[in-house]
Amino acid sequence: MQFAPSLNFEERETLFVEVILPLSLAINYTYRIPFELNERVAIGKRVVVQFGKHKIYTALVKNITKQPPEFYEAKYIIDVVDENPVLTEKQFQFWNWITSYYLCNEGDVMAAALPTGLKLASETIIVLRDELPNELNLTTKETLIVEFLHKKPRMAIDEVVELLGQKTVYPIINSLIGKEVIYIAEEVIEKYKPLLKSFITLNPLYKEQENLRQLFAALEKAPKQLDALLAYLKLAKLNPSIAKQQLLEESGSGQAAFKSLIEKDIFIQQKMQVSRLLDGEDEFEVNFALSTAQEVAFNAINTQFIEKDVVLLHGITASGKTQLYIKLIEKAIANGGQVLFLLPEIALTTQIVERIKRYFGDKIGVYHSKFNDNERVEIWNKVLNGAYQVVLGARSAVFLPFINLKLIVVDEEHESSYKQHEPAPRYQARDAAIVLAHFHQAKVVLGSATPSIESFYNAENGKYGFVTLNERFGGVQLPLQEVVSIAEETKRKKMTSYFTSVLIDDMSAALENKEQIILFQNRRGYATILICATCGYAPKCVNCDVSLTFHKTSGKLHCHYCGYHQNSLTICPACGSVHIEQKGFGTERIEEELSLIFPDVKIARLDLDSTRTKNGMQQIISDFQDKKTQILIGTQMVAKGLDFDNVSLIGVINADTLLNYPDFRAFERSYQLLAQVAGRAGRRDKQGKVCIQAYNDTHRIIKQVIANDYAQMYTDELAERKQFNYPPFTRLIFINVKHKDANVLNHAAMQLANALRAQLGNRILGPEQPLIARIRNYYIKQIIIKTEKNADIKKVKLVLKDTIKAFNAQKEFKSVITQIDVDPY
DNA sequence: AGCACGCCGACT
DNA sequence: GTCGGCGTGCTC
Repeated sequence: MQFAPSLNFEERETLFVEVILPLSLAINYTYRIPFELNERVAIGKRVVVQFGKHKIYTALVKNITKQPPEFYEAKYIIDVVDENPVLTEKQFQFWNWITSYYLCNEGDVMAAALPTGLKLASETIIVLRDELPNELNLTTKETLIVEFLHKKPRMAIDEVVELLGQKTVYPIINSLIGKEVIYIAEEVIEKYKPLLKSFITLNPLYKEQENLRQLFAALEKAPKQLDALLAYLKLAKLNPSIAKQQLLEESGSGQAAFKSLIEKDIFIQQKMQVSRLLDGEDEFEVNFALSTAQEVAFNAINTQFIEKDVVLLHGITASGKTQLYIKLIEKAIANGGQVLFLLPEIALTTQIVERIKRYFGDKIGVYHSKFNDNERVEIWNKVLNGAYQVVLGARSAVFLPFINLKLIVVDEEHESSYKQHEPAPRYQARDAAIVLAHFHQAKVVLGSATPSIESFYNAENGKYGFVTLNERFGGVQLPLQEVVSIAEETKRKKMTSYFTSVLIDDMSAALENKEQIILFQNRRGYATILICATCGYAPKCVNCDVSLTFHKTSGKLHCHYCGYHQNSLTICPACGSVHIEQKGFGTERIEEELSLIFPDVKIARLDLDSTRTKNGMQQIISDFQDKKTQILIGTQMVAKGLDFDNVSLIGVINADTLLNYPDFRAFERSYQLLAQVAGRAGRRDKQGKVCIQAYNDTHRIIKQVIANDYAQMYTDELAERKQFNYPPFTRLIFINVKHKDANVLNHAAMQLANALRAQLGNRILGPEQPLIARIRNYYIKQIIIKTEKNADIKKVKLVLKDTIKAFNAQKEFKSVITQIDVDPY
């Protein structure tokens, strides 16, 4: 790699650039630099190029050469976008690693790594911002664009080309984005809108005793308003701003009383952004001191950093890992270093983010794929120029342009959402973070209450350092855990629908105490399906090999894989029978059954279906938070990251569905999930309760969860992995082969597996039929490569790459799609 | 990813 | 007779 040489103008040297396009292409393309741009081109800058007949893209300069391409005439680059490189040399290194390790194209990495705002293309739409900065220092052309935008708020880049009558508009647009005048329009709906709540303050006029006295007198004939005022004065001792909801409850006055008080200018109402999950009473303090146990752990981590690059922090729930992270971050940024704090996507909406933000103030950026793009570009730039020292982010944050990275924290390192499945690059952000840290000579802390088997194994073998934190912070009690055998209760006829008598009693007791309940039901794959009682026919999706699920709310049958839906059936199309039954039990069904048992209780459901609508999730969560609903039924979502104050009981409807999942990590995952669910109950001063229902109530994993015995779970699990040759003793690569025609696919998959087997022998398994054999009209087969840990994995990957290339070159297999998933998770 | 080219079915 | 369906190949 070399940067643009300074040129002697006499020579008129012709230069070429190798560029990465943000597309999934197997090779990079070479363009010619027009002489006038020689000086401005540099590695890591973006250039504007035409690719194909019409499309214009911003591509990234990977290399500059003097060598003209041998077999074709290179097109000219149209323009150079950036003043300075947007990509650092370390990022190039990192991209290269991702490309070769996860066997994807460089364009895949570019598409995933750069926020949309840095990938302008000809049809990109620009939009004028609502609020413009006070000082506008615009060039003539920039002013022209802004004036035009005042008349027509949305404008395609092609239209800008037309307006200015010149092709080189990208630098101008880039400059306008930089000056915060325009932004790039996006289709993505902003999922994490800040939650606004009404707050009431008293008009400062009434700070005067005399005025207040007069006010009391004036309100004598309006007792409800007086109550409201009194409630305010009572609550306002600590903080003059009180949530309207809280006031309504405290005072017993209605909305009307508040309305007139606001109209009379006595109360002032304001909408304020609040933390979605816990308003106000978060007991986390900004000025805290570490407990002795935390202090010991903190010192141990720092000591181990002398010899190890990665330390696994095994900290049980409520042991105060966050405080420890904060101290570690503080230490890392003390000398201008940067810190990346990775969290699973879902956890980014929780308190931990609030706490860390509160502590570090404006040094911090939050980055995640569902965020709006302006912010993402902004964060990108602030990381690049060092303004942000700490970034909290989901997996894609590993792609940010850190200039002085000193520490990476991966919280909940066992979470499977760190692995990207679709599209390529199929990277594991936790593992990639370790590599990234290595390039920066930074340190990594992997934190979890239930570490992945892989990480624990690495710690055990001395590859990682290891620190435990097993003292509960602030004396939070472990919940009482109980398993109930569904089989036993069925035998004794004690079950009511899906609920054991034990769970029902627990629920009644909790409701009696005005406490809330969360019911956990694993994955909606077990949702209700229709089945003909006469012939066994079950309606299937026309595009995928799955049964359609019945949704009561829409009255329709839906496919969860492709979105297909059709009307429900009353007559069996196969045999004409009218005996159609509903089978299985999704969250929807549980909700229904539950409402029969507790008719007066408000029940809500939190799953993908109920949150698909705009603001659905927030509404459900805040209703539960505000105690408008007493029981929350949910899938994985409720287990992760949500903390509710008043929840005293957690019920697991059926633990077997987790354990029976056909995957070698099923037991590990079950343990992690159940342990996490347990951590949600009664975290405050009161001991909570967890009730786990299962057929398989003596399963070792359930026993280990109850006993809180991670070590035993690990030992058993490791023995199984060893016996059956699974990670961490081997490495896995999945190759998914897809085609529209089942026969072509079968033949193709067999041929490919044979070709691989010829070179890699019994490391090749399959082709096998995956759980779902057809999705979106494509049939799927899976070939698995399982290599021993000490095998030369680079060589294996090379063989794989070459074999697939040769395979796809064969005429009959041209239209066969292959996808490679390295280290599937 | 888009787009052009090219070869087979149901219609003004 | 033509319009348009999408399978295939190509983009420096």
